[in-house]
Amino acid sequence: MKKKNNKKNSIQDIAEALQLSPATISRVLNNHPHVHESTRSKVMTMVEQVGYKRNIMASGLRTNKTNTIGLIVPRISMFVHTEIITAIQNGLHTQGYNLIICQSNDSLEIEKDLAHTLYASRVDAVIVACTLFTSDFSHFDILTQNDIPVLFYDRVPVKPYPACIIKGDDSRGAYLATSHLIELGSRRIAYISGPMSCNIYIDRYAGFQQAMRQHGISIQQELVFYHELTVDNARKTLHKLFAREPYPDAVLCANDLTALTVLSFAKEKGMSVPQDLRIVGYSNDPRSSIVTPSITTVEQFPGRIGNVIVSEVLKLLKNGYDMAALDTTPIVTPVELIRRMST
Amino acid sequence: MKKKNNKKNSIQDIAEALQLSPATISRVLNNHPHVHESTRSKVMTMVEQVGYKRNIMASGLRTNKTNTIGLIVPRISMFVHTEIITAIQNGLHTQGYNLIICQSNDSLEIEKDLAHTLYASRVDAVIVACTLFTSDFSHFDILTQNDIPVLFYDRVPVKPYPACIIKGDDSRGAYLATSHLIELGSRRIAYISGPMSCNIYIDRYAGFQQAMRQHGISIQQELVFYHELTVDNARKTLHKLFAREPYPDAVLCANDLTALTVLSFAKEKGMSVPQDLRIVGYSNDPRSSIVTPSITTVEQFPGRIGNVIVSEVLKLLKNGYDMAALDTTPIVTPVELIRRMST
DNA sequence: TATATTTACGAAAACGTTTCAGTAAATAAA
DNA sequence: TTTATTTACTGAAACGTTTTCGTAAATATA
Repeated sequence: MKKKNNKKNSIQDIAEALQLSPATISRVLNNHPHVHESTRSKVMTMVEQVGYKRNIMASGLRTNKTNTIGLIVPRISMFVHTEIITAIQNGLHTQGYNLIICQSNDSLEIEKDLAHTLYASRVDAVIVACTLFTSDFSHFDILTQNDIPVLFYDRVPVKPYPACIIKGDDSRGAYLATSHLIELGSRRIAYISGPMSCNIYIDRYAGFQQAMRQHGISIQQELVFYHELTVDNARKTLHKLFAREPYPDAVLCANDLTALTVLSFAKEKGMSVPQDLRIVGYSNDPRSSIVTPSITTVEQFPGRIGNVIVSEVLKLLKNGYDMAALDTTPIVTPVELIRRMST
Repeated sequence: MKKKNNKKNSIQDIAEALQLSPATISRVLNNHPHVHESTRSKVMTMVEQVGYKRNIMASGLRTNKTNTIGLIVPRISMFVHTEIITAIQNGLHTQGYNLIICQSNDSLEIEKDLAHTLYASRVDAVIVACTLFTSDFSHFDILTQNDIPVLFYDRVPVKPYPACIIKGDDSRGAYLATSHLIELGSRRIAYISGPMSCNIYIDRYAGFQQAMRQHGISIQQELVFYHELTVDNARKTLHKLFAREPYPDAVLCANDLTALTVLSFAKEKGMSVPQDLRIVGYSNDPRSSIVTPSITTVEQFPGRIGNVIVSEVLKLLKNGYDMAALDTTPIVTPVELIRRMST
């Protein structure tokens, strides 16, 4: 009835079986020099035979390396993040790293908790896309202060923080989208932004602003809205926006979910898109291409972002992390406007 | 230039600072009885003060528990899996468990590799949705044989395997969908299935079959297709299907991506849905509800599946895993037909 | 008072790996 | 030949916890 099975599978067992010391087995397994070819092959065959797998807890305890990387993300279900995570996970796997994925659900409390948990797990590095509301980053100090490199992407610290930073070119994305609308003839452009506590919405607003200014159009603050980009919030905003004329002739949305909501609202109200109302989203969520009319949006190339993250993480891990020498100037990844039927 | 910072934060450091033994500190941290209230509080304040976090590698080495659970999934980007994973991750987090998420990309080779990696990480349990092509499950033996419980969901072993099994009621889902089509008057029903190496497609076909038989309609094999459910494959199949009349009057698809592809194909060909062609999908992917016409599909309640998985995993971990006493009869979760405009 | 029981703690071993320091044997250099 | 160098290995300590066993003190029981 007892479940313990009798084959143990430690380095020591192999050492005993071969009349060698554990040290030698370890050297073979780690490809150290100064071990004779004949012993090496003897060890390797025995390792194969008993199906030995290194105990990561033991080796991690000794070396302070876990070959595991932590990831904190608001929600894995958000399209861009799903894609980025996939790229990260595949990239790291080929390099022998595991990924512990955690969701903050956009809660600052959970994010703090996760930072501590990942420290307790002694991961080798932590990759973070922070919550919408993270403005104080001191809960990551426990990582940086203990030489665990931190890498922010997408949603990143606005103030200087000793970490690697990778972000999309959000201001350019919004600039392209806005210019596109203006060139098509839109003048009363509404803008639905996320909360300005988050860099991506700060930057997108800046891009919007820049394009408007460049074309000599003044921004009317009653056409600009700031809130979490949920369906409910978007609908409330739309009711305000279309409470009385003059209606806007275009809505620029800081994400695609909002753009989709605007589209279905417009259909309900009998407005035709793009004739009565042009709509632009952000992120190129797959849904934006299959609705009728399809929605113009900004591609962020999440797969490429993931690859950049992987290479930066590996660089940090290879070089030995030196906080003092860390380059904290953001790496900016490109965006592209995708024109579709909604404009 | 050296980066090592001088504050160490081990149990031993706290013990020294308080003139106690490490054993006592450990007992406090683990809420063991027989430690005096005054010492307990002294220890706790010191723990707070220095920001002590348990080193999981050390405690894991000693106890053989990592508080980490492994997850192997074909792709985290598949809607149902995204939702299930989210539920699992949130549920386990509240119980103090971490989740290592791995993607097999539907490759059997990678899946084998991941099973071994997770064993090396000595996770406490492994949750698996296997690849479309996993028919031999022996690569999971290393886990079960070393008392690491394995739990399959959605895509599960067809043959008996010593693991907990949680699956959707796929045959009923397909039965409901097919019956629905028949009741609406469809008689020439095409069925696009995934590869029959995977239980979900076996079961869905069985449900399709049952409904057809029950209504006295014989299945015409030239209307049934088996292949991986990609857009490209679906389009090839559609070209065959509509190469010559008589056309089918309905297409039942084993997933929503295929249903979406059928819809856009129908639009291209000038067929109107549902008048000329009825379409049903499977999984209630969010895209199925926003296209025009919206697509009838089968809801699997991924959130609920995730919760079931969490409670089963916790049960296995709490009770102490006893392979002999393991109940391997599948837990079947309910489905529901969602009627929409495509039928 | 003497004895048994409970409480609060410490000493030390153990988990499985890596690595430093050491050594014997083999080879090269003097 | 002797001495230096290289090669191939071993012994033992260390990583930070947990846990068993032991013990002294405090309390209860006879």
